[in-house]
Amino acid sequence: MSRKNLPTREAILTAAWKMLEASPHKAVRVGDIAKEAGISRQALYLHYPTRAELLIATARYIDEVKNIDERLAASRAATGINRLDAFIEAWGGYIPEIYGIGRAFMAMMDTDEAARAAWGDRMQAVRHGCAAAIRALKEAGALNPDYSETAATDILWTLLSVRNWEQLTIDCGWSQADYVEGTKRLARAALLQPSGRKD
Amino acid sequence: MSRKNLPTREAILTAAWKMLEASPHKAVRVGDIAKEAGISRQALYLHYPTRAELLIATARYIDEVKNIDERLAASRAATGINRLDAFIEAWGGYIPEIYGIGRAFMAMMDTDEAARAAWGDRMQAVRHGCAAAIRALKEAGALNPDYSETAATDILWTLLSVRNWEQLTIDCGWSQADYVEGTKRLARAALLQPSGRKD
DNA sequence: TGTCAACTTTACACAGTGTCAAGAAGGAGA
DNA sequence: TCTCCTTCTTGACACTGTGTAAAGTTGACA
Repeated sequence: MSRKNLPTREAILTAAWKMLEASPHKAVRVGDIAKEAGISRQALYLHYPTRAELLIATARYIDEVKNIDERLAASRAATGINRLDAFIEAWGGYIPEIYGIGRAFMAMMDTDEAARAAWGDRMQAVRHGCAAAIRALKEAGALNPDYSETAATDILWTLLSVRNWEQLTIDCGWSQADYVEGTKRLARAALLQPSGRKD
Repeated sequence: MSRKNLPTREAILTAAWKMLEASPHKAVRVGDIAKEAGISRQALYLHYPTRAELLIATARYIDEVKNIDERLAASRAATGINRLDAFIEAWGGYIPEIYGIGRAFMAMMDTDEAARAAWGDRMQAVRHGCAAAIRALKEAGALNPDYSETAATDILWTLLSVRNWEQLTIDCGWSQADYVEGTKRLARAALLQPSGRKD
């Protein structure tokens, strides 16, 4: 089923991507995306039978184009304390690139089971990255002994949520650089051993 | 316009409150609330002409019943470092009580201007509480000198977001006590002068 | 020439919000 | 008692957006 009609599918996905990025305060409709892609709404439904499946395919497409796997994998090369910074830079730098579609997913989560599951999966993948970074800290003896690995992972994962990025950059007006620096500082203050902190 | 028909209005608001609290993963419809209140959907529209106005009235009603103003005001009595803990306890303890309606507002923000404005106002009020707590820290000489008052307020406000409460308690399974303790610890680690920390 | 896949146009079902109009029920005052 | 007024009810309908269905067009390919 997969390798058919790549040009149209790609037109749909880039249109979806563009619309989602460009619409801060209004929901993007399936018809809008079809129009942007230059096809009829029904042609779009031929390729993606529900809005949720369209969003899921779009998210995968963005991941592929933006090379998320490689970027996160690269952050795994760092060791010990540096690993924390590297992961925050990698994921924190990716958030603005998926914020458009992330908004669409988060808005849809309340009513659509498929969307909830898909977004949940993505967030679990981020959590695994957090867990790996925490494990690296622990192995370097740098983890704050107040926290279990799980609790530390929970905290890092929460600090790195898309919603926190949204609040700090959009609501508070922080620049992306402010956000990354601020989050790194926050994570270090919370998670490193008091003796091992360098703030 | 205001003092008419209190019994019906109160029935509507308590019905809305109950429905919003009881529905974790499905949107509450105006008709559901009317049925729960024992009146027709149209009678409800007679009192609250839009869904947003109904939610706003419900939020105000909950505030009144739960005495939010007094509870937050009480936290203002604490001074210096204790003020931070007191505010986190007060607001952090209030979040679960408004989570149901908060979810409804947050879901509606993307499409409804009135809902966005109303929820934004509430969050700004919380931000003022954060700012006051930060100012108290600063005046006690306890604020981490790395942060301006504004930056520190941004951070505390973000730590105390409803979304963070949601992620830690619902997604990560923290108890309410875990949440309050964890957030206090996090806020102290981030915001207090390194020399003044007691973690 | 015939067939097939992709696409178009048009129409409709469904859910939820909000509007409109006609009327029932009951209390207040003449 | 009659009338007025408010509150509520019933039923119908407009509008938006998602998703389904069906019939027709177009171009490639054999």
